[in-house]
Amino acid sequence: MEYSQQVSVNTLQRLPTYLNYLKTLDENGNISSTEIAKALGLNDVQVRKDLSAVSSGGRPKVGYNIRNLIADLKEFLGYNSVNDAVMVGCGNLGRALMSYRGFREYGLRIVAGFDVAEEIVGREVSGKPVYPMENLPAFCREKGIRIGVITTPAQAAQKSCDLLMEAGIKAVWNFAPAHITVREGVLVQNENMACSLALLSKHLNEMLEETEK
Amino acid sequence: MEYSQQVSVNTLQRLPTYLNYLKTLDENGNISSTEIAKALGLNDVQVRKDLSAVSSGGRPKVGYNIRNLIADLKEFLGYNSVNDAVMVGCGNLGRALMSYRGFREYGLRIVAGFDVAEEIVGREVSGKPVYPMENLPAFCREKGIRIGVITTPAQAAQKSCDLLMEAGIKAVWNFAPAHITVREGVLVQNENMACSLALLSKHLNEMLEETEK
DNA sequence: TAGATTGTTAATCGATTAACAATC
DNA sequence: TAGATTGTTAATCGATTAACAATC
Repeated sequence: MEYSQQVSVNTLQRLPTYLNYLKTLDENGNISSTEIAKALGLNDVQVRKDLSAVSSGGRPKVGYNIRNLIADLKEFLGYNSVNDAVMVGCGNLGRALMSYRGFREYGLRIVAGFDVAEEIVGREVSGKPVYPMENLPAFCREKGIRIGVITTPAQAAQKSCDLLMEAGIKAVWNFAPAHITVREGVLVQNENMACSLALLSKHLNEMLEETEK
Repeated sequence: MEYSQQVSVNTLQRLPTYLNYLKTLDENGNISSTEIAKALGLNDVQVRKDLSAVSSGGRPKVGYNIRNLIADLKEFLGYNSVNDAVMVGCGNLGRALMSYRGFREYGLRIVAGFDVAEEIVGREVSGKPVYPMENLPAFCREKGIRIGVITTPAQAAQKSCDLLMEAGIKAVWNFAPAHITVREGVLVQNENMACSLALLSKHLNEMLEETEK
């Protein structure tokens, strides 16, 4: 029986970055934590610590085998298995995400969309059906769906989330600019673009202030 | 002369969340840090500390005036001024973001797109022109654009970023699943969906493991 | 072997939270 | 006034980084 080492959220979020970088390299070779750190602007100890949670380890003087490390990361991140998901809200953003083929590589497959708008219900987006909201609980239960993606307007986000939880969903990826509350055991990952923009905007303002001095 | 209090990245990223929440309330009233904390699942001291960096302050026994607090947050986050931006990459995601009207509320206006694909160059996306990549530097310099949004494939991200920096851009919002390197003084904000997915996927796996026990 | 590199233990740093005085 | 609530100082917690022993 194996008990997975506890991995912090910060570490977990860096792992895909390592994987991205490694995939740009020749698989037939080795790389040291120092090289990885330098390429990604991180500390080399941090890289080693992060990788130690995932990998069978590197070799002193040699580094990590790139092919093995890629395999370990993919395995750890669950990219080898596929999680089916539903999209709630099929506006511009929802449709764009439904059409994005890259998610498959990360083990995510959006299998259907749900929306309240009559214009879009019954249509297909990149070959995926769009159903009316009422069908959501039955659909998810039947297919055993565990991930819901929300791209509705803010005021509909909590209601959508409630419906998803009713449908037995265990993880919610929330693109709506709203806080949503879930019951214990359900994970919410917010992709709040306003929060990212706050950083950009502040940076620009600070630069402007410096110029004015 | 005012010198802005130093605000941590974590605090800065929470501010839009407060604003979102406050906007769902009646402006004519007051709210305590405890109530805000409870609604957003945060610690009340943290809320007070965050808000102290932004606001003229609350009143003991009364709390914060909602209207004032909203105004302070908007001012601090720069939502009252508009930053023009260009989109590099006008695929599904790029076009969806160009069409998203919500950014205006956050002080961001995407004024044009750039792409290498002949099919899309010359067309319009939600009334915004799409130009060939070659035009990017001249366009940005002429209009004084300081923000670039990247939604190209991973392998084109660094090249796009270099072009943006050449064009004098000061902040990059990177949606491509790739690390990009910038020179000092330029800010990169990564919106790496793979990193978010890592958290969702891990949560599902852990739940599954627990069930199997 | 000598030296590069890993992996781990200890120190540092920063963010969160607890305690509490100030205030309306 | 009494008590609710703010704002701040001190304590705690966790993440990052430095130091260093182990190893190939």
